[in-house]
Amino acid sequence: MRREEPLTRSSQDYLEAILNLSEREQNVRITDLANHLQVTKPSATGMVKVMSKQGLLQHDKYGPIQLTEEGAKQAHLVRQRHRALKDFLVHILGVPHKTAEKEACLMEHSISMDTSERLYLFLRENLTK
Amino acid sequence: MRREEPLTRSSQDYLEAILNLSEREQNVRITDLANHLQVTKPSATGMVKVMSKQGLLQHDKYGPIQLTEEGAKQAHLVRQRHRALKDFLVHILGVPHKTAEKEACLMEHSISMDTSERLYLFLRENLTK
DNA sequence: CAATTATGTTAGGATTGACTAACATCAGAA
DNA sequence: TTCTGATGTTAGTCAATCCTAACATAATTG
Repeated sequence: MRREEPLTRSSQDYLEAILNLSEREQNVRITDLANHLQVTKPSATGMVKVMSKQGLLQHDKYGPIQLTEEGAKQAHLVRQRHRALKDFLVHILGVPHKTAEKEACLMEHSISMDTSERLYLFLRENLTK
Repeated sequence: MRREEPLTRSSQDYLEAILNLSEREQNVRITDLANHLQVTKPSATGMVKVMSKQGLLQHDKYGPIQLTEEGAKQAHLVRQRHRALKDFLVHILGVPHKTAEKEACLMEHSISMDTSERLYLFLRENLTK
């Protein structure tokens, strides 16, 4: 059972948000998600429905949201890219945290796994930490 | 007469394409633009119409496309970002040209002028060239 | 100049992802 | 348990951007 549809910008954002939220609270709800992503609840409901159909998460009416195995896997990849980009912006370029956060959020959808890994290695070598 | 509407992803792509094309041929036509951006001619016509209304370019029915002063200014900024990103990907990370081109194209919409300038400086210092 | 080919436009839809308004359900307090 | 406020869903829109099919104009060439 392979995933066909590529992740959209939006679904990546949703995945990452759900992953982050699920590490802080044991139940991720539509409202949390909507707040986190700055969208309205109906928007979150709609997207969750789509992602559920794509097998990225599990959600029953009025219930909590849970990533599937596939969803979690993808979410981790997305987050890894996000972090690498943010680290680059903050620690290499000196971009302020807030801006870096915002821009990493946008950029993360544009880079391939390969590039993400290269960035990762680059950071390893250049972050005196 | 200031511009209100922020540039969208698409309009940035169009601006950059028009700028590049206009440096190679003295007349930029709808078809060139459509080919360059891999969209159909009706799509190009439509977007050109919108951008014309926004004062980014000038275009009469069946005529050539020309950037306005404002459009050209924006186009240069977009292209500068694009180039900085591509250079980074190719020369710092070692991403293959083709991939770098594609990804720079996507990323360029996500970074601010400020970040773009930082990247520029970083490249100056780190490209032994 | 007439016919053909290249170029451009219009009309009509599809899709993505957001929104508001209104309704439904749930959970905690009186 | 009933009421109420928090949470979730449905229905209906909207805007951006793309598309295809069909038509219109321009340019080239026999």
